[in-house]
Amino acid sequence: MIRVYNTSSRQKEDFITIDPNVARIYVCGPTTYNYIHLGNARPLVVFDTIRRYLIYRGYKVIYVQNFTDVDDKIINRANEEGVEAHELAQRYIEEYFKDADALNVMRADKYPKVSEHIPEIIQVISTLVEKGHGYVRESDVFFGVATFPEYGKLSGRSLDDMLSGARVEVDARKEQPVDFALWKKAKPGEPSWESPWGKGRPGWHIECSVMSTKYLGMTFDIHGGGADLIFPHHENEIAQAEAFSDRPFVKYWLHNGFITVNREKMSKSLGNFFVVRDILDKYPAEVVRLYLLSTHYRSPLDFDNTKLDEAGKALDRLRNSRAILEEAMVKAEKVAGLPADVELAREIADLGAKFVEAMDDDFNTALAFSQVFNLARLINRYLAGGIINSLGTLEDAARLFDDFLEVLGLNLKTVADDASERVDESVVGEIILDLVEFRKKARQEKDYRTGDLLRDLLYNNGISLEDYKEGSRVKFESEPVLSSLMADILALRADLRKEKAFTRADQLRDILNQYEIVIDDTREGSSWRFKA
RNA sequence: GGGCGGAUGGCGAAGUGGAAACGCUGCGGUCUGCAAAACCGCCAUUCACCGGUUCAAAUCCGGUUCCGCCCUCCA
Repeated sequence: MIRVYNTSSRQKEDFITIDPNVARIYVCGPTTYNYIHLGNARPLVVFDTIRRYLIYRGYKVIYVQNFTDVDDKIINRANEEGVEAHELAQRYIEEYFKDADALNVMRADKYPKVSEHIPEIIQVISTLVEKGHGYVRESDVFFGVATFPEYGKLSGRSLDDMLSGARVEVDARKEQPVDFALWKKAKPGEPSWESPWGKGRPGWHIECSVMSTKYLGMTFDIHGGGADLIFPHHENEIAQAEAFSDRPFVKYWLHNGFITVNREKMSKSLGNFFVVRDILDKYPAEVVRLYLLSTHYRSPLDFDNTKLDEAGKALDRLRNSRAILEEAMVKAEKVAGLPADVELAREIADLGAKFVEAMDDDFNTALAFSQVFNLARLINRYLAGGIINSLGTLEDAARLFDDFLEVLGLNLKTVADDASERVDESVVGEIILDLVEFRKKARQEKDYRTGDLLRDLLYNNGISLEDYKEGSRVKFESEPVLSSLMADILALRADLRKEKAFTRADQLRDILNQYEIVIDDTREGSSWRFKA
């Protein structure tokens, strides 16, 4: 049984969907006037992981995330830049997808935008006015909070609390200070739409009430977002939706905690935010994802580079273990019933159950990760100990490993995959020139054997050399490719090391090290990778 | 002022009544021409403080100290 912490009841509840085996989820998306920052990325990754887990547990998940593309901040920013508001919003929606895709966030089933749902919004506001929940003042429409007795049930505060502690400057036209806008009269130069109350645009909260229920039904299972949306945004969504439909709006309210910097909330207003795009320049996306999931989603998560460094090392551990397992599967034999295998099979089943138990308990990704690391250690220990490995057992381990990674949305890209992304041709070119220099020195030291081997190597990679007394002329016949160049260099080093020409082998290693390329020599052979 | 949450090893972080997960760091070891990497092992008698309940408390109750968040656009 999955248990979820419901903000509404402030406790964990059994997760029972309205329709068996179908989970309908709505998550508040960003206002698209800028690149998303890390604080925006947390709910993306958190709710994506929840979605993945529900799929893993056999649910059909219908996932909707909105874009707020009509908003003061968008309008202001567009005016500053001298572009149309909708153009600006569209541009940052496209930028949003670049970041979200990098973080391996599954695409939602629907991305509704405010600008495309104006008729539906007007319809709902009209009904609210007819039912007495909304009132019109000079082309503005407000929601009368006093008409909805349950107002405050999500955020756990009473109307009296709010009235006494109100810090809002009161709009004299409001009946109550806490009343909020459903429809805002257009100011000159703003995007606006015709309505029964004159030209204007929707208030912030109404879009989510309207769009979520349009795609998911009047009552749906999960509504998610950052904890800062609990009040007033989600409180107001409930008031609007339930006053409109007279039915419960949402069954489970889930809210993620904040990212903090030096223990202060990361936010646009404080200016202490880090843009995802910049972080992804420095760290692989899967490292960022692991970092975001290393803490329970409701806890605060402090940002600092050392945490990302740690996450990177932790991820290496998983990557290595998975790679070792893959190699072992190639060499494994189809035997069964070995004592070590029986033991391993038992422990694999145990870890699988513990992973599910962790995720069942309000999506405890931190605890789930501990099981992934335990699996990695289990595999490493097993492979270190056994001479004969049973293919079937290894396949079971690999399947479980991959299931874990799929749920957590982690891609363990191989070094070769990574290489194509990180390297540009100029680096390869510089390496080639260094190799030519290296060859020159070897020849000056009368080491013609190494020199000849290098000429062959370079020729294989599309570079021909013409030796003259004063030096060598380098001709690039075709574009060298790092992966094949590296394979050849490793082969050359193997040759040199076999001949005990360690000095030359080490010199090659040093050259590559300058390009952040690390050579690892092991008993089985050598491999290369980029410095973390 | 009102509402909510937190305090766990050198660092990060799970754990809501019964032997303190996991990651990083550190230390020891295996491997190795060397280096690096990788792998294995070890590292909290103790959970902010005080008192209480209980056979049993990091976990429940009361109090104290400190910290964060919401009440205004914010994920």
